[in-house]
This record gives sequence, structure tokens and C-alpha cells, in this order.
Amino acid sequence: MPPIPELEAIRKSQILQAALRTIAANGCANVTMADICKAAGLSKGGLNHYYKSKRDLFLAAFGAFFQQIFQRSGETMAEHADPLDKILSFEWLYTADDPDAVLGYPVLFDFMSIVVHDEAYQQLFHEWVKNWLTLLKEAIEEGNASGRFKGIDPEPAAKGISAIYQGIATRWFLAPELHSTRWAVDTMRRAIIGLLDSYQQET
Amino acid sequence: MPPIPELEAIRKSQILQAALRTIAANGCANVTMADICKAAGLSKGGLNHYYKSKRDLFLAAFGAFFQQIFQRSGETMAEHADPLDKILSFEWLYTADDPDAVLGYPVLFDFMSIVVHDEAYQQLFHEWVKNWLTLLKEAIEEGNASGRFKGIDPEPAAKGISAIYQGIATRWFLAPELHSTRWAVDTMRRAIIGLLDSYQQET
Amino acid sequence: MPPIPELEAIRKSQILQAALRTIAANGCANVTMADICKAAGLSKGGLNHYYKSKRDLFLAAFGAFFQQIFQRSGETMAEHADPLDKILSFEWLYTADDPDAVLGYPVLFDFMSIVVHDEAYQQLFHEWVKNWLTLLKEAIEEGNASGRFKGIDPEPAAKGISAIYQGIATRWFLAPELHSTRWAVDTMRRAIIGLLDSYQQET
Amino acid sequence: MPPIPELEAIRKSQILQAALRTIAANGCANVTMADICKAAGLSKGGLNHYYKSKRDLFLAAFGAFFQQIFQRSGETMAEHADPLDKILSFEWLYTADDPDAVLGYPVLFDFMSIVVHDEAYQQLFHEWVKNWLTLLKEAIEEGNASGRFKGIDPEPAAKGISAIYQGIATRWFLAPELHSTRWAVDTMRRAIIGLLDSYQQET
DNA sequence: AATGAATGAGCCTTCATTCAT
DNA sequence: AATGAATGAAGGCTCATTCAT
Repeated sequence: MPPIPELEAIRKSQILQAALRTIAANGCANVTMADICKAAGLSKGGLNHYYKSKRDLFLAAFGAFFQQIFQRSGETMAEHADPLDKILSFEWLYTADDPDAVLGYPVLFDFMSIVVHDEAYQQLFHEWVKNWLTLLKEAIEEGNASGRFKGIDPEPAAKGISAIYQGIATRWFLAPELHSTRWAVDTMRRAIIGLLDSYQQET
Repeated sequence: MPPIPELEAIRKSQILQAALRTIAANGCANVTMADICKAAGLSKGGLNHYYKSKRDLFLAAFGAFFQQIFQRSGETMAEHADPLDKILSFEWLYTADDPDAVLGYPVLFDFMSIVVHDEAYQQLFHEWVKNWLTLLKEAIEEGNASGRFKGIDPEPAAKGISAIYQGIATRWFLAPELHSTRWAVDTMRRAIIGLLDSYQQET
Repeated sequence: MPPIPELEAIRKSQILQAALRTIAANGCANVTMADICKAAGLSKGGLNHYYKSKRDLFLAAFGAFFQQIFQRSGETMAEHADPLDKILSFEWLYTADDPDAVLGYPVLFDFMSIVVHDEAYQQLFHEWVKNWLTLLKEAIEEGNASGRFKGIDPEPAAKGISAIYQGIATRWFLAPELHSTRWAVDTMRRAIIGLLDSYQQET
Repeated sequence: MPPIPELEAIRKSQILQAALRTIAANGCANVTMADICKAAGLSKGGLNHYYKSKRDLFLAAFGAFFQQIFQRSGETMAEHADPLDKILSFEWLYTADDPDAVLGYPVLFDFMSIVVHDEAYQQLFHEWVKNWLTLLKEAIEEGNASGRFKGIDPEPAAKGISAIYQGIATRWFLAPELHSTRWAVDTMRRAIIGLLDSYQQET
């Protein structure tokens, strides 16, 4: 009988966070199990006790990552009352000193490059996108219901909003010399508002 | 004293295209030099004669890739007279049976995941973005000059357009079950037009 | 101060039988301590409590194995009155549905491959052979005494009988498609009787 | 174009013999690829050039081993004219200073312990047995034809002879303190002649 | 008596790179 | 210009063993 019943959960979280940190720092392709062991403060065998293979560990780590991002997104949205404000609430994505953002992008880009060739990763990506879309659709429907929006079609609009966030993020993160945070936030608002307007139904 | 002076150029192109095909098919992290040799129909030594290291080869391959995409973009733009049409002319990016698009995305996602951790790749990304922006800015300025647009600020608008293209492409390519080509094209037009409108100056 | 003094003996037997089952199923080279733990229904630490190392455990397991086979052999022999019948009583060795035979051969072949390189195993093999020879020599001497045999030299004859059993067993077990049980039993009888005859002293 | 066309065959033979030497010396279970590399005078990568995996290499090594033994057996048999002499010609198997015998047994015992759990090895064992049987059956049939033997059934007799050789070899090699070469040769002759006699048909 | 978390040495395998020809 | 044999470092994974509880 283990002295600490939650030990497994604690260790797993420890390992997963260590893995994400290491991936963010070095890039998936350059991360070795030894790196993660060191970051997690565990031996090879100790890590193996919790995750049977590198692939297992990586999938779990990415899963945890998306879980965190999703939770953060929901919380930030909930801080706003106005539906449009909710939709525009993701500007923390363009905050250079936000750890979630700064650690998240390297992980995300690595992840996407793997998605292309790996079905299990595709599945994860799928779920993440759907989670994000759910949050956005709820905000749009709320706006439609309250009269704040005029019959915006939630499905394509949510997908468009999410795509815009990601497109701007890509530029902002990968070519910061060319794309200021100011530009990112400003462009995001313009493009999203423009897109939403295009869906508004004249009465 | 090469008997055929162009041989080097021919071989290099042969190798580069083989590398790109292999990268697109397997993903950078899974590509071995042996794979590329096989695809190029050359031996290890033969390949080594032209590219001294894997890194050299990959950088050259990505360079060639961006060169191709840039040329394609310019040509497609030039087919249109209206500045807005030029700006919207990249919808071939969402064409499932376009070889440039279909082979291009895997390469691009791999590329971006490396950019995060590699300065030389950052440099390349930078140039590619700037090339793309130049094309877009020219179209915007042309529209401003002709009165088609009303004083749109070319710099941020071009960056925004380019980011929108990429954001939608990411979704369309990585989660095709959720994002139809129809949605991609439609959303791209709505978002870009909305963005441009937001920059139009009322007189 | 063990609450149940026999517990140690019970546990050890439990472990040894589990080890033998596992060895028979997978082959020594493929057996892990974890396999044996699972088969024995014990944890690593529990097993370690009784056997300090894999080597210890294996030696004990093989010892137990030979003990079982020896006992079985003696019992079977004792069922027969005639010395020749006693000598020929080992045909259970060629019985496909005899658990001792079917589980025994994999263990035995593994054992012999180790004997070649390990002195402690050699010792065990030695003892096993000697035990077997003792049984056979007793039967021969009994036959000599009763006049059933005519001055057969017990030592070399017993060794020969034992070797014949084993040679036929090897073929019968490892290449059953080529060597039927019928052939095994028939050949064993012919060869052993032929050998014994060759030792009979004409008067 | 390789300077020495036979290089591959030479290297492979080099590697195979090195592997057999190492297996004979240490036992399959204790042989590492590094051991074989050292014995073959090759690096890990060099060895990998010729054999893609340990399993591949081992199968090839055992194949070569049986090939050698088979050739040796045929040659030795051919030195004798009389069918019975041919059949009894394998006494080199009990020669302590015969390299084929002394190196061969460790390999053979290792091999048999693997046969139990591995189909590919079973196949090899099968072929080896069949080859051996073919040699023996030819001699028996020759004896039958010449009148030296009287209608001995070649199939079961050959199997019996072969089994007797092996049974005696097992004892002689694994327990040499108990089984002298003199005993081995003598017992082999007695048992084989006894067996053959049992097959002779009275007229 | 028994658990199972943790260790770390060791092994097989891959692969970029070199170099004699 | 081109081949492919050879190198050796590095990585993922296994597993016997230890030990705190």
C-alpha cells in the first residue's frame, strides 16, 4: 500500500510538465528521454515506470498541454460578460510574457508538424479544435440570443475566428521582428470583427 | 573540369526535389539521408559530393521550396488585373489536388517547427514572409493609387492578409474533416475583405 | 517469528513452480523476474524475500525440477517387477499428454544449454545423471542377480540406456513431425534391448 | 564498383564464424553484438551493414554451422566403403580435440534450447535432421542392395541411429567426468549394431 | 512478510558522416 | 563524379536489483 495514494498522479504530472518544458526548449525532434528524465528529476527506469515508451509519454504530454490551454481559455472567456468581448478575450495569446503563450507556441508548432504524419496526433488536434470551437460557438449563440449579434452562423464563424487567431499567432511568434504585439492584437480585432460583420443578417 | 558544366545544377535540383518529396511524405524528423539518396537515385557518397551535411541539404531544400512557392504566387497574382482579385488570388492554397499545396503543407509545418529553435531557419522564414508581404503590399498600393482602395495602410494590412491565409490553411489542411474547401475560401474572402474595409479611410 | 512456520516452504514451492512454468513457456533467455512474479502472484519485493537473485532462483527451480523427475522415475520403475520392464518403464517420457514430459523438455533443453557454460549447473546435471544411473544400475544388478540378465556390466550399460532415452527424446520432442511416439517407443526398446544383449555374457 | 567483388561473401563468412566462435564460448544468451563485432574485427555499423539484426545474424550463423557439420559428415562417410562403416563413421563426434566437435556442441545445445520456442529455428533443425537422415538412409539402402544388410527399414533405422549418436553425445559432452570417449564410441557401436540387427529380416 | 517505486547499467539499433577506390 | 563499406556516437528501452515503507 503506497504511503501517498496520489503518488502516481503527482509523478505523472511532474513528468508531463518536464516533458513539455523540454519540448518547448529543444523541439520534439531534439528531445531525448534522458533530457526529460533530467528535467523531471527521475532516472530512466523511473520514467519507464510511468510511461512505457517515448510515444506514450509524448502523446500524454501533448494531451496535458491542450487540456491546460483549454482550461485557461475557458477561464479567460468567463471573465467577460459581453459576447464580443468573450470572443476577443484570447489576446493573451499574443502576450510575450505569458508563460502559457511563450511555452505553448513551441509545443504547438512541434505538435502540428507531427499531426501531418501521425493519426493519433490528428485525433488530438481534432479534439482540441473542437473544444476551442465549442467555446466560441457558445459565445456567438449567446450573442445571437441576446440581440448583440444578428443571426451569425455559429459554426463557420467560430471556425473562422479560431483560424484568424492562429494565423496571426503564427506570424507574431515566428517572426516577431516583423510582427509586433500591437499589430497582432489590432489585426485580430479588425479581422474578427470584419468576419463577424460579414455574417450579420440585415433585417 | 566537368564534362557537362550544368551537371552540378541538374544534380542539385534532382537532390533537392527528392529531399522535398521525402520530407513531405515522411516528415523531417523521420527522413534519413538514405531515404533521400534512394529518392534521388544517388548513393551516399554521391549526395555528399553536392551537400556536405544533412543540415546543408535541408536548408537548401527549404530554400528551393520557398522559391517555388513564391514564383507560383507571383504568377497567379499576375493573372488578375483588379487589386482585390490579386489579393484574393491565393485560393489555390486551398485546392486539395494542387500539388504545390498538397506537397507544400507538410513541408511548411515541418519547417515552422524547426524555425522555433533554429536561427538559420528563422532567417529563411523571415525572407519568405517578406517576399509574400511585398507581393501583397504592391497590390494594395496599386489599389490605393487607382482609387480602388481608400488609403489602406499597406504594411499592417498585408501582414494581416497573409496571416489570415495561413491561419485558414492550417485548419483546412490539418483538420479537413472539420474544414471544407468551401469554408476555407469563403472565410478567407470574408475575413480579408472585412480586414481591408476596416483600413479604408472615410473621406 | 513467522506466524506460520511452513509459510516459507509454501512460498518457495509456489515461486519455484511458477518459475518452472514460466521457463517452460518462454525459455530461460526470455523469462524476466516480472514474469515469474506475475506467475507466482507475488511482487518483486516479495520474491526477493525468498530468493536473493535470479541466479539463485533459477538454480533452485532446476533443482526442484530434477527432484520431481527423479521421484517420478523411481515411482514408475517401482510399478514393475521384471528388471527389463523396469528399464523400459520410462516410455512415459514419450507421452505427448504427460505434463511432466511436456513441461519438462523445454526446461531440460534450456538447462543443458546453460550447463555448457556454468559450473553450478554442471554440478546439478551431474547429480541428475548419477541419480538416473543409480536407478538403472539397480535394475541391471537385480537382473544379473536373478539370472534374468547374464553378467551385464551395470555401469556402461546404464549410461548407454540413459543416453538412448535422451537421444530419442530429443528427436521426438524437437521434431515431432518427423518422429512419432510410436517410433520413439519402438526404437527405444530395440536400441536398449540390443545394447543389453551386446553386454550379455555367453556362458 | 567494389574492388573485390567477393567482399560481401568474405565479410559475411568472417562475421558468421566470429559469431559461432562467440556463441560457443559464451552461450547465446550471453552473447552481445559488441562481442561479435570485436571477434569479427568490425564496428557495430559495419556489422549492421551485413546483418540487419541480431536475429538475422544468429539465424545465418546457425545455418552456416549446420552446413559445415553436414559437409563434414558427408566427407567422413565417403571415406568408408562398407555401409556399416559409413554408418559408424561419425565417431569423430566424440573426439575431444576435434574443433568441429568441441566448438559444435555448445552451439548445438544453445540451438536446441531456442528451437523449443522459435519456429524459424525449428525449421532449421528440421532441415538439419533431414539432411543427416538422408546420409544414413543412403548407407542403409546401399547395404540392403549389396546384401550386407537384410532388408533393414531405412527410415526408422536412420532416425534411430541418428538419435543414438545424439544421446551419447549429450552425455559425453555435458558430463565428461562420467562418460569417457572410450565409453561413447563403444556404446555407440553396440547400440547402433543392436538396433540394426533388430531390423534385419530373418530369411 | 510484502509492496512497488526507483535505480542505472547494458543492449540493440539507427544513422550522419567519412574515405579509399 | 560516384560508389558503398565502415565508423562510432547516441538513443530508446529492458530488466535485475534495491529499499523505504
